[in-house]
Amino acid sequence: MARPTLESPERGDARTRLLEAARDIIRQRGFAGTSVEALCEAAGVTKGAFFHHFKTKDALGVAAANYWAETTNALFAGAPYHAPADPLDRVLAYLDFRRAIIGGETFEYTCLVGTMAQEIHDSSPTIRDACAKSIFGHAESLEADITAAMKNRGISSDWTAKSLARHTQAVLQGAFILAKASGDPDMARESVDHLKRYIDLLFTQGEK
Amino acid sequence: MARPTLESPERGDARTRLLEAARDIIRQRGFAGTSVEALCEAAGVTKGAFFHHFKTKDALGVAAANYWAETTNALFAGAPYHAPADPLDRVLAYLDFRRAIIGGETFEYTCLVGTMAQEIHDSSPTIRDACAKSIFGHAESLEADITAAMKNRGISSDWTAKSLARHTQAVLQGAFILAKASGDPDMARESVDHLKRYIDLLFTQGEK
DNA sequence: AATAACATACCGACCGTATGGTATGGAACT
DNA sequence: AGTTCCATACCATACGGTCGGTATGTTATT
Repeated sequence: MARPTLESPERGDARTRLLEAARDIIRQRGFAGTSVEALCEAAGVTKGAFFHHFKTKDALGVAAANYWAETTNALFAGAPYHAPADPLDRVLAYLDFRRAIIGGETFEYTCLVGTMAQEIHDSSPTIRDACAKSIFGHAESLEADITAAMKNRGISSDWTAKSLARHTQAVLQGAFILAKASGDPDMARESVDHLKRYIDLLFTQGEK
Repeated sequence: MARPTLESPERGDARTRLLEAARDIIRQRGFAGTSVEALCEAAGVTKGAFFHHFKTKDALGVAAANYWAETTNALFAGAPYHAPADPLDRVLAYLDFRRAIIGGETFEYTCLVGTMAQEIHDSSPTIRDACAKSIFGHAESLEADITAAMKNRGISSDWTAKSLARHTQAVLQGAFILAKASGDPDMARESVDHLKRYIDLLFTQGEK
Protein backbone atom coordinates (compact mmCIF):
# COMPACT_ATOMS: atom_id res chain seq x y z
CA MET A 1 0.00 0.00 0.00
CA ALA A 2 1.12 3.49 -0.69
CA ARG A 3 2.36 5.83 1.95
CA PRO A 4 -0.33 7.77 3.75
CA THR A 5 -0.76 11.37 2.77
CA LEU A 6 -1.52 14.43 4.81
CA GLU A 7 -5.10 14.33 3.60
CA SER A 8 -5.66 10.82 4.97
CA PRO A 9 -3.24 10.35 7.82
CA GLU A 10 -5.26 7.48 9.24
CA ARG A 11 -4.50 5.33 6.22
CA GLY A 12 -1.11 4.34 7.52
CA ASP A 13 -0.35 0.78 6.61
CA ALA A 14 1.38 -0.20 9.82
CA ARG A 15 -1.17 1.44 12.05
CA THR A 16 -4.11 -0.44 10.59
CA ARG A 17 -2.25 -3.72 10.59
CA LEU A 18 -1.39 -3.21 14.25
CA LEU A 19 -5.02 -2.52 15.09
CA GLU A 20 -6.13 -5.63 13.24
CA ALA A 21 -3.50 -7.71 15.01
CA ALA A 22 -4.65 -6.24 18.33
CA ARG A 23 -8.25 -7.09 17.52
CA ASP A 24 -7.40 -10.75 16.96
CA ILE A 25 -4.61 -11.42 19.45
CA ILE A 26 -6.15 -9.59 22.40
CA ARG A 27 -9.31 -11.63 21.92
CA GLN A 28 -7.18 -14.76 22.22
CA ARG A 29 -4.78 -13.85 25.00
CA GLY A 30 -6.24 -10.79 26.67
CA PHE A 31 -4.71 -7.34 26.87
CA ALA A 32 -2.08 -7.93 29.56
CA GLY A 33 -1.29 -11.29 28.00
CA THR A 34 -0.48 -9.67 24.69
CA SER A 35 3.01 -8.21 24.39
CA VAL A 36 3.87 -5.29 22.18
CA GLU A 37 6.39 -7.46 20.40
CA ALA A 38 3.77 -10.11 19.69
CA LEU A 39 1.59 -7.44 18.10
CA CYS A 40 4.50 -6.17 16.04
CA GLU A 41 5.37 -9.62 14.82
CA ALA A 42 1.77 -10.35 13.82
CA ALA A 43 1.48 -7.02 12.05
CA GLY A 44 4.84 -7.43 10.38
CA VAL A 45 6.29 -4.22 11.77
CA THR A 46 8.97 -3.31 14.26
CA LYS A 47 8.69 -1.75 17.67
CA GLY A 48 9.78 1.54 16.27
CA ALA A 49 6.69 1.60 14.11
CA PHE A 50 4.50 0.65 17.05
CA PHE A 51 5.65 3.47 19.26
CA HIS A 52 5.58 5.86 16.37
CA HIS A 53 1.83 5.32 16.01
CA PHE A 54 0.92 4.76 19.67
CA LYS A 55 2.48 6.61 22.55
CA THR A 56 2.03 3.71 24.95
CA LYS A 57 0.57 0.22 25.01
CA ASP A 58 -2.48 1.66 26.74
CA ALA A 59 -2.93 4.11 23.86
CA LEU A 60 -3.03 1.13 21.52
CA GLY A 61 -5.74 -0.34 23.72
CA VAL A 62 -7.84 2.79 23.41
CA ALA A 63 -7.30 2.95 19.66
CA ALA A 64 -8.19 -0.73 19.31
CA ALA A 65 -11.45 -0.17 21.20
CA ASN A 66 -12.31 2.79 18.98
CA TYR A 67 -11.38 0.82 15.87
CA TRP A 68 -13.64 -1.97 17.10
CA ALA A 69 -16.50 0.47 17.59
CA GLU A 70 -16.08 1.85 14.08
CA THR A 71 -15.84 -1.48 12.29
CA THR A 72 -18.68 -3.13 14.21
CA ASN A 73 -20.88 -0.07 13.72
CA ALA A 74 -20.29 -0.41 10.00
CA LEU A 75 -20.98 -4.13 10.10
CA PHE A 76 -24.29 -3.72 11.90
CA ALA A 77 -25.34 -0.69 9.88
CA GLY A 78 -24.94 -2.73 6.71
CA ALA A 79 -26.57 -5.88 8.08
CA PRO A 80 -29.87 -7.12 6.66
CA TYR A 81 -31.81 -7.10 9.94
CA HIS A 82 -33.06 -3.54 9.36
CA ALA A 83 -35.29 -4.66 6.52
CA PRO A 84 -38.53 -5.75 8.28
CA ALA A 85 -41.27 -3.14 8.50
CA ASP A 86 -42.36 -4.26 11.97
CA PRO A 87 -39.93 -2.89 14.57
CA LEU A 88 -40.30 -6.00 16.74
CA ASP A 89 -39.33 -8.12 13.76
CA ARG A 90 -36.24 -5.96 13.38
CA VAL A 91 -35.26 -6.61 16.99
CA LEU A 92 -35.75 -10.35 16.58
CA ALA A 93 -33.89 -10.27 13.26
CA TYR A 94 -31.04 -8.53 15.05
CA LEU A 95 -30.80 -11.46 17.45
CA ASP A 96 -30.92 -13.92 14.55
CA PHE A 97 -28.05 -12.02 13.03
CA ARG A 98 -26.06 -12.07 16.25
CA ARG A 99 -26.69 -15.78 16.52
CA ALA A 100 -25.67 -16.45 12.93
CA ILE A 101 -22.38 -14.64 13.46
CA ILE A 102 -21.33 -17.06 16.21
CA GLY A 103 -19.04 -19.73 14.82
CA GLY A 104 -15.51 -20.70 13.88
CA GLU A 105 -12.66 -20.02 16.22
CA THR A 106 -13.52 -18.38 19.52
CA PHE A 107 -11.53 -15.24 18.82
CA GLU A 108 -13.42 -14.75 15.58
CA TYR A 109 -16.84 -14.19 17.11
CA THR A 110 -16.21 -12.90 20.63
CA CYS A 111 -16.15 -9.26 21.62
CA LEU A 112 -12.92 -7.30 21.89
CA VAL A 113 -14.23 -4.54 24.10
CA GLY A 114 -16.03 -6.92 26.43
CA THR A 115 -12.82 -8.88 26.86
CA MET A 116 -10.77 -5.76 27.52
CA ALA A 117 -13.31 -4.14 29.84
CA GLN A 118 -13.42 -7.27 31.96
CA GLU A 119 -9.68 -7.24 32.33
CA ILE A 120 -8.65 -3.61 32.68
CA HIS A 121 -11.74 -1.99 34.21
CA ASP A 122 -9.82 -1.18 37.35
CA SER A 123 -6.32 -0.56 36.07
CA SER A 124 -6.87 1.52 32.94
CA PRO A 125 -9.79 3.97 33.02
CA THR A 126 -9.04 5.30 29.55
CA ILE A 127 -9.34 1.89 27.92
CA ARG A 128 -12.36 1.08 30.04
CA ASP A 129 -14.15 4.24 28.93
CA ALA A 130 -13.44 3.50 25.30
CA CYS A 131 -14.85 -0.01 25.78
CA ALA A 132 -17.91 1.30 27.59
CA LYS A 133 -18.55 3.75 24.78
CA SER A 134 -18.48 0.93 22.25
CA ILE A 135 -20.76 -1.39 24.23
CA PHE A 136 -23.33 1.16 25.31
CA GLY A 137 -23.19 2.94 21.99
CA HIS A 138 -24.16 -0.26 20.27
CA ALA A 139 -26.92 -0.85 22.83
CA GLU A 140 -28.31 2.58 22.02
CA SER A 141 -28.51 1.64 18.37
CA LEU A 142 -31.13 -0.95 19.37
CA GLU A 143 -33.15 1.37 21.54
CA ALA A 144 -35.04 3.03 18.73
CA ASP A 145 -36.41 -0.27 17.40
CA ILE A 146 -37.33 -1.46 20.88
CA THR A 147 -39.10 1.81 21.66
CA ALA A 148 -40.96 1.64 18.37
CA ALA A 149 -41.96 -1.95 19.04
CA MET A 150 -43.30 -1.01 22.47
CA LYS A 151 -45.40 1.78 21.01
CA ASN A 152 -46.48 -0.38 18.11
CA ARG A 153 -47.76 -3.15 20.38
CA GLY A 154 -49.06 -0.84 23.07
CA ILE A 155 -46.79 -2.25 25.73
CA SER A 156 -47.04 -0.72 29.17
CA SER A 157 -44.16 -2.10 31.14
CA ASP A 158 -42.13 -1.74 34.29
CA TRP A 159 -38.99 -1.98 32.17
CA THR A 160 -37.49 0.52 29.74
CA ALA A 161 -36.30 0.16 26.18
CA LYS A 162 -32.88 1.33 27.33
CA SER A 163 -32.58 -1.36 29.98
CA LEU A 164 -33.70 -4.09 27.59
CA ALA A 165 -31.19 -2.93 25.00
CA ARG A 166 -28.44 -3.10 27.60
CA HIS A 167 -29.66 -6.50 28.71
CA THR A 168 -29.23 -7.88 25.21
CA GLN A 169 -25.59 -6.87 25.36
CA ALA A 170 -25.17 -8.42 28.79
CA VAL A 171 -26.59 -11.71 27.54
CA LEU A 172 -24.27 -11.72 24.54
CA GLN A 173 -21.22 -10.93 26.67
CA GLY A 174 -22.12 -13.67 29.12
CA ALA A 175 -22.82 -16.08 26.30
CA PHE A 176 -19.29 -15.53 25.05
CA ILE A 177 -17.85 -16.34 28.46
CA LEU A 178 -19.66 -19.67 28.63
CA ALA A 179 -18.51 -20.44 25.11
CA LYS A 180 -14.93 -19.67 26.06
CA ALA A 181 -15.09 -21.71 29.25
CA SER A 182 -16.56 -24.72 27.47
CA GLY A 183 -14.90 -24.25 24.11
CA ASP A 184 -18.31 -24.75 22.53
CA PRO A 185 -20.03 -21.98 20.52
CA ASP A 186 -23.35 -23.78 20.99
CA MET A 187 -23.26 -22.61 24.57
CA ALA A 188 -23.46 -19.04 23.27
CA ARG A 189 -26.19 -19.76 20.73
CA GLU A 190 -28.26 -21.34 23.47
CA SER A 191 -28.33 -18.10 25.46
CA VAL A 192 -29.24 -16.07 22.40
CA ASP A 193 -32.18 -18.43 21.93
CA HIS A 194 -33.32 -17.78 25.49
CA LEU A 195 -32.96 -14.06 24.99
CA LYS A 196 -35.03 -14.19 21.81
CA ARG A 197 -37.69 -16.20 23.62
CA TYR A 198 -37.71 -13.60 26.40
CA ILE A 199 -38.25 -10.71 24.06
CA ASP A 200 -40.89 -12.63 22.20
CA LEU A 201 -42.71 -13.31 25.48
CA LEU A 202 -42.38 -9.69 26.59
CA PHE A 203 -44.17 -8.47 23.49
CA THR A 204 -46.74 -11.22 22.93
CA GLN A 205 -47.59 -11.60 26.62
CA GLY A 206 -47.45 -7.94 27.53
CA GLU A 207 -49.86 -6.81 24.81
CA LYS A 208 -52.77 -4.84 26.17
CA MET B 1 -3.63 -19.22 62.61
CA ALA B 2 -1.82 -22.37 63.65
CA ARG B 3 0.66 -24.13 61.50
CA PRO B 4 -0.79 -26.74 59.21
CA THR B 5 -0.39 -30.34 60.19
CA LEU B 6 0.24 -33.42 58.13
CA GLU B 7 -3.38 -34.43 58.68
CA SER B 8 -4.70 -31.26 57.07
CA PRO B 9 -2.06 -30.10 54.65
CA GLU B 10 -4.55 -27.91 52.82
CA ARG B 11 -5.00 -25.68 55.85
CA GLY B 12 -1.67 -23.99 55.40
CA ASP B 13 -1.75 -20.40 56.43
CA ALA B 14 0.30 -19.02 53.59
CA ARG B 15 -1.47 -21.15 51.03
CA THR B 16 -4.91 -19.93 52.04
CA ARG B 17 -3.79 -16.35 52.23
CA LEU B 18 -2.34 -16.63 48.76
CA LEU B 19 -5.59 -18.07 47.44
CA GLU B 20 -7.56 -15.27 49.06
CA ALA B 21 -5.20 -12.68 47.63
CA ALA B 22 -5.55 -14.32 44.22
CA ARG B 23 -9.32 -14.26 44.54
CA ASP B 24 -9.34 -10.51 45.15
CA ILE B 25 -6.45 -9.23 43.05
CA ILE B 26 -7.16 -11.31 39.95
CA ARG B 27 -10.71 -9.97 39.99
CA GLN B 28 -9.25 -6.48 39.92
CA ARG B 29 -6.38 -6.81 37.48
CA GLY B 30 -6.93 -10.11 35.71
CA PHE B 31 -4.69 -13.15 35.75
CA ALA B 32 -1.91 -12.00 33.44
CA GLY B 33 -2.05 -8.55 35.01
CA THR B 34 -1.41 -10.00 38.44
CA SER B 35 2.23 -10.68 39.24
CA VAL B 36 3.40 -13.39 41.58
CA GLU B 37 5.10 -10.75 43.67
CA ALA B 38 1.93 -8.72 43.97
CA LEU B 39 0.17 -11.82 45.28
CA CYS B 40 2.97 -12.48 47.75
CA GLU B 41 2.90 -8.91 49.00
CA ALA B 42 -0.86 -8.98 49.49
CA ALA B 43 -0.68 -12.33 51.26
CA GLY B 44 2.25 -11.21 53.37
CA VAL B 45 4.53 -14.02 52.27
CA THR B 46 7.65 -14.34 50.18
CA LYS B 47 8.19 -15.96 46.83
CA GLY B 48 9.69 -18.96 48.55
CA ALA B 49 6.33 -19.63 50.16
CA PHE B 50 4.52 -19.13 46.87
CA PHE B 51 6.56 -21.63 44.92
CA HIS B 52 6.56 -24.00 47.85
CA HIS B 53 2.78 -24.27 47.62
CA PHE B 54 2.33 -23.86 43.86
CA LYS B 55 4.64 -25.30 41.27
CA THR B 56 3.91 -22.56 38.76
CA LYS B 57 1.77 -19.46 38.41
CA ASP B 58 -0.65 -21.50 36.32
CA ALA B 59 -0.97 -24.01 39.16
CA LEU B 60 -2.00 -21.12 41.40
CA GLY B 61 -4.64 -20.23 38.84
CA VAL B 62 -6.05 -23.75 38.91
CA ALA B 63 -5.99 -23.83 42.71
CA ALA B 64 -7.68 -20.43 42.87
CA ALA B 65 -10.46 -21.65 40.58
CA ASN B 66 -10.95 -24.75 42.73
CA TYR B 67 -10.89 -22.67 45.90
CA TRP B 68 -13.50 -20.42 44.34
CA ALA B 69 -15.68 -23.40 43.51
CA GLU B 70 -15.44 -24.71 47.08
CA THR B 71 -16.15 -21.42 48.83
CA THR B 72 -18.99 -20.39 46.53
CA ASN B 73 -20.55 -23.84 46.78
CA ALA B 74 -20.52 -23.44 50.55
CA LEU B 75 -21.97 -19.95 50.30
CA PHE B 76 -24.85 -21.03 48.09
CA ALA B 77 -25.49 -24.22 50.01
CA GLY B 78 -25.95 -22.21 53.18
CA ALA B 79 -28.01 -19.45 51.55
CA PRO B 80 -31.66 -18.97 52.51
CA TYR B 81 -33.09 -19.36 49.00
CA HIS B 82 -33.62 -23.08 49.46
CA ALA B 83 -36.39 -22.50 51.98
CA PRO B 84 -39.54 -22.12 49.80
CA ALA B 85 -41.58 -25.26 49.26
CA ASP B 86 -42.43 -24.36 45.66
CA PRO B 87 -39.43 -25.14 43.41
CA LEU B 88 -40.17 -22.17 41.17
CA ASP B 89 -40.08 -19.93 44.21
CA ARG B 90 -36.68 -21.38 45.03
CA VAL B 91 -35.39 -20.48 41.58
CA LEU B 92 -36.73 -16.95 41.87
CA ALA B 93 -35.34 -16.67 45.40
CA TYR B 94 -31.98 -17.74 44.02
CA LEU B 95 -32.07 -14.78 41.64
CA ASP B 96 -33.09 -12.45 44.45
CA PHE B 97 -30.10 -13.72 46.38
CA ARG B 98 -27.77 -13.20 43.43
CA ARG B 99 -29.13 -9.71 43.03
CA ALA B 100 -28.75 -8.88 46.72
CA ILE B 101 -25.12 -9.94 46.65
CA ILE B 102 -24.25 -7.32 44.03
CA GLY B 103 -22.78 -4.24 45.68
CA GLY B 104 -19.69 -2.55 47.04
CA GLU B 105 -16.48 -2.58 45.09
CA THR B 106 -16.54 -4.31 41.72
CA PHE B 107 -14.04 -6.99 42.73
CA GLU B 108 -16.19 -7.90 45.71
CA TYR B 109 -19.18 -9.16 43.75
CA THR B 110 -17.83 -10.23 40.38
CA CYS B 111 -16.86 -13.77 39.44
CA LEU B 112 -13.28 -14.99 39.62
CA VAL B 113 -13.68 -17.95 37.29
CA GLY B 114 -15.62 -15.95 34.73
CA THR B 115 -12.86 -13.36 34.68
CA MET B 116 -10.13 -15.97 34.34
CA ALA B 117 -11.94 -18.05 31.73
CA GLN B 118 -12.41 -14.98 29.58
CA GLU B 119 -8.74 -14.21 29.68
CA ILE B 120 -6.94 -17.55 29.52
CA HIS B 121 -9.38 -19.77 27.62
CA ASP B 122 -6.94 -20.10 24.78
CA SER B 123 -3.58 -19.97 26.52
CA SER B 124 -4.09 -22.17 29.58
CA PRO B 125 -6.40 -25.18 29.15
CA THR B 126 -5.85 -26.37 32.71
CA ILE B 127 -7.09 -23.12 34.24
CA ARG B 128 -9.89 -22.94 31.72
CA ASP B 129 -11.10 -26.43 32.63
CA ALA B 130 -11.05 -25.60 36.33
CA CYS B 131 -13.10 -22.46 35.61
CA ALA B 132 -15.54 -24.37 33.43
CA LYS B 133 -16.00 -26.94 36.18
CA SER B 134 -16.88 -24.20 38.65
CA ILE B 135 -19.30 -22.40 36.36
CA PHE B 136 -21.10 -25.43 34.98
CA GLY B 137 -21.03 -27.18 38.33
CA HIS B 138 -22.87 -24.28 39.86
CA ALA B 139 -25.31 -24.26 36.96
CA GLU B 140 -26.05 -27.91 37.62
CA SER B 141 -26.93 -27.09 41.21
CA LEU B 142 -29.86 -25.09 39.82
CA GLU B 143 -31.05 -27.75 37.45
CA ALA B 144 -32.89 -29.82 40.02
CA ASP B 145 -35.09 -26.92 41.11
CA ILE B 146 -35.79 -25.91 37.52
CA THR B 147 -36.68 -29.46 36.56
CA ALA B 148 -38.96 -29.74 39.59
CA ALA B 149 -40.59 -26.43 38.73
CA MET B 150 -41.24 -27.60 35.18
CA LYS B 151 -42.89 -30.80 36.38
CA ASN B 152 -44.76 -28.96 39.09
CA ARG B 153 -46.30 -26.51 36.64
CA GLY B 154 -46.68 -29.00 33.85
CA ILE B 155 -44.45 -27.09 31.48
CA SER B 156 -43.94 -28.60 28.05
CA SER B 157 -41.21 -26.58 26.47
CA ASP B 158 -38.74 -26.45 23.61
CA TRP B 159 -36.01 -25.56 26.11
CA THR B 160 -34.35 -27.73 28.74
CA ALA B 161 -33.73 -27.19 32.43
CA LYS B 162 -30.02 -27.57 31.76
CA SER B 163 -29.97 -24.85 29.12
CA LEU B 164 -31.95 -22.47 31.31
CA ALA B 165 -29.61 -23.09 34.23
CA ARG B 166 -26.64 -22.30 32.01
CA HIS B 167 -28.41 -19.23 30.67
CA THR B 168 -28.75 -17.84 34.19
CA GLN B 169 -24.99 -18.05 34.54
CA ALA B 170 -24.47 -16.40 31.18
CA VAL B 171 -26.70 -13.51 32.17
CA LEU B 172 -24.85 -13.05 35.45
CA GLN B 173 -21.45 -13.13 33.75
CA GLY B 174 -22.60 -10.63 31.16
CA ALA B 175 -24.14 -8.45 33.84
CA PHE B 176 -20.76 -8.25 35.54
CA ILE B 177 -19.10 -7.10 32.35
CA LEU B 178 -21.56 -4.24 31.88
CA ALA B 179 -21.05 -3.29 35.52
CA LYS B 180 -17.29 -3.27 35.05
CA ALA B 181 -17.47 -1.27 31.84
CA SER B 182 -19.77 1.34 33.37
CA GLY B 183 -18.51 1.17 36.93
CA ASP B 184 -22.13 0.92 38.03
CA PRO B 185 -23.46 -2.17 39.83
CA ASP B 186 -27.01 -1.12 38.92
CA MET B 187 -26.19 -2.18 35.40
CA ALA B 188 -25.81 -5.73 36.72
CA ARG B 189 -28.94 -5.65 38.86
CA GLU B 190 -30.92 -4.50 35.85
CA SER B 191 -30.03 -7.66 33.93
CA VAL B 192 -30.88 -9.89 36.87
CA ASP B 193 -34.29 -8.22 36.91
CA HIS B 194 -34.78 -9.04 33.24
CA LEU B 195 -33.71 -12.62 33.84
CA LYS B 196 -36.16 -12.96 36.71
CA ARG B 197 -38.92 -11.55 34.54
CA TYR B 198 -38.02 -14.05 31.82
CA ILE B 199 -38.25 -17.04 34.12
CA ASP B 200 -41.46 -15.75 35.59
CA LEU B 201 -42.93 -15.42 32.10
CA LEU B 202 -41.69 -18.87 31.09
CA PHE B 203 -43.58 -20.48 33.94
CA THR B 204 -46.71 -18.35 34.13
CA GLN B 205 -47.14 -18.12 30.37
CA GLY B 206 -46.11 -21.67 29.56
CA GLU B 207 -48.58 -23.29 31.93
CA LYS B 208 -50.76 -25.82 30.20
C1' DA C 1 10.29 25.47 -11.10
C1' DA C 2 13.72 24.79 -7.96
C1' DT C 3 14.89 24.25 -3.49
C1' DA C 4 15.18 24.97 1.39
C1' DA C 5 12.73 23.69 5.45
C1' DC C 6 10.00 20.78 7.74
C1' DA C 7 6.92 16.64 8.74
C1' DT C 8 5.76 11.86 8.65
C1' DA C 9 6.64 6.80 8.61
C1' DC C 10 9.42 3.45 9.86
C1' DC C 11 13.65 0.63 11.29
C1' DG C 12 16.37 -1.89 14.72
C1' DA C 13 19.68 -1.63 18.40
C1' DC C 14 19.49 -0.67 23.05
C1' DC C 15 18.17 0.22 28.21
C1' DG C 16 16.30 -0.44 32.76
C1' DT C 17 13.27 -3.02 35.09
C1' DA C 18 9.94 -6.48 36.40
C1' DT C 19 8.91 -11.01 35.88
C1' DG C 20 8.48 -16.13 36.61
C1' DG C 21 11.20 -19.34 38.46
C1' DT C 22 15.39 -21.69 41.17
C1' DA C 23 18.73 -22.95 44.70
C1' DT C 24 19.73 -23.16 49.32
C1' DG C 25 19.37 -22.80 54.18
C1' DG C 26 17.00 -22.94 58.41
C1' DA C 27 13.09 -23.00 61.83
C1' DA C 28 9.23 -25.67 63.46
C1' DC C 29 6.57 -29.47 63.86
C1' DT C 30 5.95 -34.81 63.88
C1' DA D 1 15.57 -37.62 62.50
C1' DG D 2 12.93 -36.47 58.99
C1' DT D 3 9.71 -33.72 56.77
C1' DT D 4 7.04 -29.63 56.06
C1' DC D 5 7.04 -24.79 55.64
C1' DC D 6 8.92 -20.71 54.45
C1' DA D 7 12.73 -16.87 53.94
C1' DT D 8 16.69 -14.99 51.41
C1' DA D 9 19.37 -14.50 47.57
C1' DC D 10 19.75 -15.00 43.05
C1' DC D 11 19.13 -15.88 37.86
C1' DA D 12 17.71 -15.57 32.92
C1' DT D 13 14.62 -13.59 30.26
C1' DA D 14 10.86 -10.94 28.45
C1' DC D 15 8.87 -6.78 28.91
C1' DG D 16 7.54 -1.74 27.85
C1' DG D 17 9.67 1.96 26.23
C1' DT D 18 13.72 5.12 24.20
C1' DC D 19 16.69 6.74 20.73
C1' DG D 20 19.41 7.81 16.68
C1' DG D 21 18.91 7.37 12.08
C1' DT D 22 16.91 7.08 7.20
C1' DA D 23 13.67 7.40 3.52
C1' DT D 24 9.89 9.68 1.74
C1' DG D 25 6.88 12.76 1.55
C1' DT D 26 4.61 18.10 1.86
C1' DT D 27 4.84 23.21 2.15
C1' DA D 28 6.78 27.75 1.61
C1' DT D 29 9.86 30.77 -0.35
C1' DT D 30 12.04 32.75 -4.08
